[in-house]
Parts: sequence; structure tokens; C-alpha cells
Amino acid sequence: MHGNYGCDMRGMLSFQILWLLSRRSMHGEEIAEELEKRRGEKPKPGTLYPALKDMNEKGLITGNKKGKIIVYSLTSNGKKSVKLAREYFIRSFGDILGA
Amino acid sequence: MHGNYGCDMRGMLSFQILWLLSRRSMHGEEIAEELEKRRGEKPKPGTLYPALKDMNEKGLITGNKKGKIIVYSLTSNGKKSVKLAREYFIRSFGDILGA
DNA sequence: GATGTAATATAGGATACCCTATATATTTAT
DNA sequence: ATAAATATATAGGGTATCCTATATTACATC
Repeated sequence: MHGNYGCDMRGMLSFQILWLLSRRSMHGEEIAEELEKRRGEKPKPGTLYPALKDMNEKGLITGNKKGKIIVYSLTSNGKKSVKLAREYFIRSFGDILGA
Repeated sequence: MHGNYGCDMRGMLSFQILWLLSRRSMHGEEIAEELEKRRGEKPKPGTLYPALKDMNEKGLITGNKKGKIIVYSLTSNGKKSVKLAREYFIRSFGDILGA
């Protein structure tokens, strides 16, 4: 189990990354810090970087290398994806926030 | 990949079940139908029932058999869990729902 | 009581998401 | 130049969440 919530709260990392990148372009460490703010814990490199690699290979994000950092942005497919995925997310979980 | 959202939207099934049961006690088929309303697709029996079994073994829910149906309710641990997990969920995803 | 339907259950397989540990590349500090 | 710190990357392992397919149990209908 992950965290001390009684139930498993893993999931939708790639969606959350897409969401963050839809607000502004970021490099890996910045993404990790944003996730830490929300989740309470910073994802380990072995969690984050394979996810970014996978999303890049799927054409959702694109990386722009500047020295040792790589700034990621959404591709047009990534933008379409985050729009659709957010609609699904709200349909699925919207009432949890409202109540 | 699951659904046509570009990114994987699996996750937190047990949390969603806890949330549904915090509104009212239900049996498996009712839970499946509530999930279908939200997700657009009904989880297959091979998805739902192992999850319920697991949650029961973890002491989050308890089942009351009435003929061929089993009505599930939250245990006190389940109630604590859904409260904590909901706080985590809102911290993690609240801005997605709000924006 | 035999047949069919509804509800639950189990077996087995795939993938995303998590981790720990280790490695590489670039920048910064000494 | 050497060392330390930062950012990214890979290898390998565990679990939840999904699936398809099959089986069981209880109720309903004839």
C-alpha cells in the first residue's frame, strides 16, 4: 500500500504531469517539486524519469535540452489528451470534491 | 493504455469504492453501475470482485449476505480511511477539478 | 425439478505506477 | 584540475488495476 490512507492512492501520474505541463513548461525537477507540493512526497527519479520518457515516446510531450536540464512542453497531441482526460477525470471524481 | 485519453487513467479503484460506500451501502452490482455512470464503462466482474475481497480482508468494508447478494458497508476503519484518502485526493487533484 | 438469469468468485495475464540502487552528464565550487 | 552537487537515466522488483474466460451460487420461471 502507498501512503497511510488505507487504500492505494497510486495512479494517473502521466495525467497529472500532463496537467502540470498544461499550465507551464517545466523540467523534471520542477515537475517533481510540483508533485511534492500536491502529494506530500517527491517522486523518486526512478518513478518520474521513466514516465517522462514514456510520454515523450508516445508523442504527448517534447523535451528541449538546455545544458543539463530538459524543459518539457505539451505537444498538440498532449494538449488534446489532457483535455479529454480532464473531462473523464471530472466525470469520474467530480462529486468527491464537491461534497 | 486504458480508454482513449492518450494517458492511462487507471487507479484508485478502492478509493472510489470507499467513496461510493460512504454515501450508501451497496452490493457489487450497484457499485459496478455507479462506476459505469462515472467512468463510462462498467468494470468487469474480474476487476470488481477481487477488489471487494481485498478491501474486506483489509478491514475497510464488511459484507452482509442477503440471499445471493452481499451488501457492503464501510467499517470504522473504512470511514477513517476514506476521510484521510479524500484529503490527500483533494490536495493532489483539487486544482484540476476547480480550474 | 429443470432451465435460465443474476450475482459473486477465481485463474491467469498485461501495464502503469511505485520503489531502491546505481550510473551518467553537466554545472559549480574549491 | 578535482570534487561536489544537480539533473537526468536505467535496471530490476512489487502491487493495484485492468482485462478475458470460466466457475459457482442463489433466485426465478416454467
